Order: sequence, then structure tokens, then C-alpha cells
Amino acid sequence: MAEVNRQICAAVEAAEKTWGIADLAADFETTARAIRFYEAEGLLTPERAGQRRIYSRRDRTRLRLILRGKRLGFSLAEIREIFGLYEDAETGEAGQLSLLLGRIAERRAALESKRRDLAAALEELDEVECGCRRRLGELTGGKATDGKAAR
Amino acid sequence: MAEVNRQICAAVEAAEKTWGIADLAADFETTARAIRFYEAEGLLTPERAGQRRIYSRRDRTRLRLILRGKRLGFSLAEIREIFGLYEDAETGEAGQLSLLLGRIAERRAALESKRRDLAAALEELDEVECGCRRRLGELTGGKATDGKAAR
DNA sequence: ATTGACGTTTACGTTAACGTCAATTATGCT
DNA sequence: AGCATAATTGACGTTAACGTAAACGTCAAT
Repeated sequence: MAEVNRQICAAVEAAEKTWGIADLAADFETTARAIRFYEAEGLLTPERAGQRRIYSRRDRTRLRLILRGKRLGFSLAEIREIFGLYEDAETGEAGQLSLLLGRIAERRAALESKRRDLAAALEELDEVECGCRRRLGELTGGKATDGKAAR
Repeated sequence: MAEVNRQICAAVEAAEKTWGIADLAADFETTARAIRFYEAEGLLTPERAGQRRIYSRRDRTRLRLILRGKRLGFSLAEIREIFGLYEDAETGEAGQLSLLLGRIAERRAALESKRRDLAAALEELDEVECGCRRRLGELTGGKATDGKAAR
């Protein structure tokens, strides 16, 4: 039994580094519950050592993509779709590949639309900050130090 | 009666253009229900003509901000907070204004973090597309090297 | 043999952001 | 005046994305 475990450990170490679910949760600042949920949604497929989940470097990459997608406002369903797209890009047949390029173009359009939204938001924030600084200058400048008359 | 209506119309036109809830829903590709919900959440405060809601240009701007925020993955609570920030920038006292600059900096950090996420996502999409095109080229163009590729 | 730390499954609870439907007004048109 | 159309309120339903709790397994160290 312990013999078998040592063999497995050796094999795993030789093959690749792995992590437990708590490690992932800590490293990515999420929870074990969330990670299991993503698995239930088909977004992660970790190995098993008996009952326990064993996460590889590939699983970590996936999780990073999931969380990034979430931060960008994508639903798990959309993220799953994107993963399918990534998958197809590697395994797809020629007939599907040109179709795939279309889906990739859609994704790109969605992302660039989001980029425009982001740029607009940043720009407006700039304006707000400018107005805020100007107002601050008026309020404090007109009281004690009367150096420059903002107008 | 028609006379009164004409007067009202004239007054309204002179003052500012307005819209009904259905107009807004159509223009922004959302629903009346959602718009009412945003109001209930304190994100919109349209005028009233008796029962009915009357939306000004300012309300439209607000709604645009709301929807953009949502597309960027912000919750309505966060959006409400941002609105409060915008509000304070105009009405705030000097003591609050420097505090406000801090909150603005936080917002900016959040947005730029999101921009990095976005850039990374676009970059990876590029890689996927490259791989996809390469594969497509191999499958349709090159059949000399069919050692393990084709079936 | 027990304890304690971690992990698992199952199941029900929760929150955000609306959708849906019903019952009422209000408005515009004829 | 009468009717269709549109808007409002209120109530309940729904979906996504987990949280939370219970009950159990496992393994190393005491």
C-alpha cells in the first residue's frame, strides 16, 4: 500500500508538478467550492487520486482563463464556449476550421467592443478627475494661497 | 385641448427633448422592465408626467453608462457607487475632494487591470487564430507530410 | 485508537438581475 | 363616447453562480 503510494508519487513527480484544490483556491484567491463548481460546469477536468482532485499545470491555466473571463464580464457559459473554440482549433477537421475562423472573428469583435467601452470609461474618468482637481484648486486656492487664479 | 397640447409640445421642445420608456428600451436594446429596475435601484430618476416616466437627455446618458458598466462586468451596486463618485465630484466639499481623488484612483486601477486582462485575452485569441490558420494550411495545402496527421 | 486537518458528495439556501403575468389606469384615435 | 394601445404597479418566478451545512472518508501524527 505504502509501496504503491510511493510509486505513484514518484511517477507524478517525474511527470509533472501537481496541486490540491486548496492550493488552487489560495493561489487564485477563490474558493474550493467555486473550483468544484467550475468542474461541474465542465470547465475543468482534473485527475483523480482516488476521491481527491489533482490539478496539473494545464488545469491552472484553465482556471486562470476562467477567472479572467469572469472579470471581463463573461458568463461561465460563454467561457465554456470559448474553451470549446480553443479545443476545436487543435482537434478540428479542415471543414470545421474555416467555420472556426468565423467564430474566432466574432470573439475578437466582442473583445474589441469591450475595449472601446473600456477606453470610453477611462476617458470619462479622466474628465471627472480633471473637474475634481479644478474644483479643489478653486476651493483651496481661493482661501489661503492665492497664487494662480483658476478660471 | 389640441391647443393646450401644442403649447405643451412647444414648451417641451423649447426646454429639452424627452423620451418615453419604450423609446429608451428600443434605442438601447434593453427592456422597459430593466429600466424600471435600474430606477428602483436608484440608478435613474426620471421626471414624471402624472404616472408616466419622462426621460431627459441626462437620463439617457446615465442609462448608457449603466449598460456599458454591465458590459464591462460591473454589478449594479458598483455602478451606483461610481455614480455617487461622479456626483460628489460636482457637489463635494474641499475636505471630501481629496478623498474623492483616492477613490478615483481606485476606479482607474480597476479599469486598467481590466484593460490588461483584455489585452491578454486578445493576445491569446491571436495565438489560437494563428494555430488555426496554420493547421488549415497543413490540411488543405500540404499532404506530403502525412506521417501522423491525417487519418 | 483518537485527533485533527483536509477533501468529498449531497442538498438546500442565497443574491443579483431581471422575466412574466395580472390587474389597473392613462392616452390617443376614431 | 368607446376602444385599442401603452404604461404602471405588484407579485411571484427564474437563472446564474456560487455559499453553507451535514455527513462521511482518509491519512499522518500523537
